[in-house]
Amino acid sequence: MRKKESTDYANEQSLFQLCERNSAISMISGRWKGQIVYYIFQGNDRFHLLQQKLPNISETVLARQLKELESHAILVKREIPNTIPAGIKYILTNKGIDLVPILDSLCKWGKLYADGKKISIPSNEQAFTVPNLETD
Amino acid sequence: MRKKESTDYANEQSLFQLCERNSAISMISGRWKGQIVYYIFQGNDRFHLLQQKLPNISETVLARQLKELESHAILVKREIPNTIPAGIKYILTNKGIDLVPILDSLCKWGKLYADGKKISIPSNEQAFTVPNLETD
DNA sequence: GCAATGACTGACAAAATTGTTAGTAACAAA
DNA sequence: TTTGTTACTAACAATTTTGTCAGTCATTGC
Repeated sequence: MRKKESTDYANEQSLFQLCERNSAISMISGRWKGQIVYYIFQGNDRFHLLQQKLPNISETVLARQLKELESHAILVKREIPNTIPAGIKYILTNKGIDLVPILDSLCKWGKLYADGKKISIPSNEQAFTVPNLETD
Repeated sequence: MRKKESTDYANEQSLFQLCERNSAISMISGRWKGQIVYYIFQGNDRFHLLQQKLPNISETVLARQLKELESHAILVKREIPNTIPAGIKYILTNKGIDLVPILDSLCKWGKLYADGKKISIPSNEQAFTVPNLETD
C-alpha cells in the first residue's frame, strides 16, 4: 500500500499536478500493461487467453495489472451470462482504445532506433516552437 | 545493480523481445523522465536550470535520471567551452526529439479524460462512472 | 585560507513494484 | 470423491526504484 507521507509519493503527486503527461506515463508503466492493452485490443479478452499470450505471467500478477488498468478506466470487466463457472470479459473503454495508437507510436519509435536509425544531434540550435501545454 | 538471474529481469527481457513498445515504455518510465525531456526541449539545457524547474528533485536523483536518458541515447552531454567551472549542456538527440510529440499525445490523452470526457464502452455506447477502487 | 560554484559519484536507507505460495468460490465431469 | 475449471485474493518475499547523506574536483572571489 502506498505511503502517503513519503517523499516519493509527494514528488509523484506534484508531477501529476504539473502535467497529465506524468500521470499518463504512470498509468502505462506497469511491467505488463502495454502488452495487456494490446492483447485485449486484439480480441484476447479473457483471463485465460491473456495467460496463454503471456506464459510467464502468474495469475496473481495478471489479476493485479488488470485491476490497475481498471482503476484508471482503461478497461472494464463484464460478466459473461450463462457461463459456468461465470466468465469475465475484459473490454477496453474509449479511453483504452484511444491509448492504442499512442502505444503504437511508441512501438514504432522504439523500433526505428532499434533497427539502426542513426543517432544524431540537430546541427544548429534554432528556437523550436514548443506547443505550450503547461503553465510554466 | 540489476540482478540478471531474477524472474523480474527475465520477464522484462522477454517483453522487450516481444515488442519495442515495452522497451519504449520502460525508457520513459522513470519518475522524472518525461518532464525532464520536455524541459530540455523547452531550452532548459543545464543541470541547474533543470533543478530550478524541478525544485523537489535532489542533485543525485537528477544526475541519475539524466544518465539513464543518456544511456538510451535520448540525450547527450556536451561540455560548454570556456566556462569555469566547466559547464555541461544537455542536448536532445533526434531520438529524443522524436519522442516529444509522443509525450505530447500522452499528455493530451490524459488531459482529455481528466477534464471530464465520459468513459464509455464503444459497443453499446453506454456511459458510466468509474468505480473508485482506492479505499483510503 | 575559506567559501562558493556546477556537476557530479558512492554508499546506504526507504519505499514501491514484482513475484511466490497458498487458498477461495461454485459448479461439472470422471 | 477427487479433480478440473475460471477468476480471483491475502500474505509474504525478492527485487528494483527512489531518496538521502556525505564527499569530490578545479577554479574564482573575498
